[in-house]
Amino acid sequence: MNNSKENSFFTKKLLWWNEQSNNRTMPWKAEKNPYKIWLSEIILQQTRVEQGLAYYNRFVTQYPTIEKLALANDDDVFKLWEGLGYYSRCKNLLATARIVAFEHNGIFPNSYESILALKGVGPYTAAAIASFAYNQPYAVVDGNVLRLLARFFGIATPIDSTIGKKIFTTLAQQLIQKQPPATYNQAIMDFGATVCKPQLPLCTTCVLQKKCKALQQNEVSSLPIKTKKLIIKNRFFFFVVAIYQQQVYVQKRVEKDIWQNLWQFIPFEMPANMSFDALQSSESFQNIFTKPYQVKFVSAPLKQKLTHQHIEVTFVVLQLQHPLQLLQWQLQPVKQLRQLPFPRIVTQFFENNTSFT
DNA sequence: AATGCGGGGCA
DNA sequence: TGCCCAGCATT
Repeated sequence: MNNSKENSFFTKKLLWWNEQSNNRTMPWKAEKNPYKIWLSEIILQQTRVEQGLAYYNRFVTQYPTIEKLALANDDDVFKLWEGLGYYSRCKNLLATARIVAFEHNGIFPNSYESILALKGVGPYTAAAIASFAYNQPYAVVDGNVLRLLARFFGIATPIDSTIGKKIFTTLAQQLIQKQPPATYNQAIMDFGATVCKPQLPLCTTCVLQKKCKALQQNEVSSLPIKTKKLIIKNRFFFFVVAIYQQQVYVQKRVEKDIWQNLWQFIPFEMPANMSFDALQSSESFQNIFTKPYQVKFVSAPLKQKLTHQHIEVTFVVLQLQHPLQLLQWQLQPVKQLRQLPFPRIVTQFFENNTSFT
């Protein structure tokens, strides 16, 4: 089951590498403020360190304490999160900040179970906070750890299966037992990210190579194993930027779909890539837009590739002569549009059309 | 157990 | 292009 000799080789070499060769620097490293650790961990969920770094710095600058974050305006926080993706993280970030600030007297919870109970915090994040902030021996099991353990111990169990999660979590927990929790957890993730990388891992100089099962069996490139198949959906939209007296119709997205809590222009989702003429002659369009209006601009389709969706958006700028008869929509001055958080593909449209900035 | 959720970087 | 990234919530 557990080979204690392999285990001690693994932990010893890993900590040795961490002392000798780990030169990864990050602002939250050695941080002991639970608020900042929690913030960094939420930002880094499914997000590369390089991508999250600037967001983390902006957040700690603008919201240096959890109380400041708790008192913030929702749209302002989403604006700071804009472009980072997985926006439910931001929603949960705000909810948790308010619970800690107003219901826990600003005291961040300090037991694994109570940390795990926070919104947006799962097993990985709870272990990270418990170990980094409070030096408690909970092993982090993220993508880096799964890959490293699967390769070194030669484990072909799918990492996205229930049994796989149990096996890897149990193994990781055994490994951390007699190690310094914060240092060890930081080391194993840094090692996975910089040495035992997904592509082109540095096996020839790896301190673990002597006992690495995957290397011995030529399975480095095939481990870890994932079973879930990704289904990509193609979606086609028109976003109508309807302008009335220097103001634009906007709305916060509330439906169960991508970009929840971000703002949008008047959307028309089409079953396929259709022309603007086809949209204009459709009933759903004519129900909202009755002449007179001027078509000021029809963009080329902007394309965005998400993990599960490929999206094409054509932006249409309309100048209205009369206000629309729309419920649940508000008019936002053109000059103040950029105060609201929008999906990346919309901010790209802004970048290409400076009249909106 | 399966699905949905962003955006970007890399080979 | 396909895969992956300091995962989690919902169904």
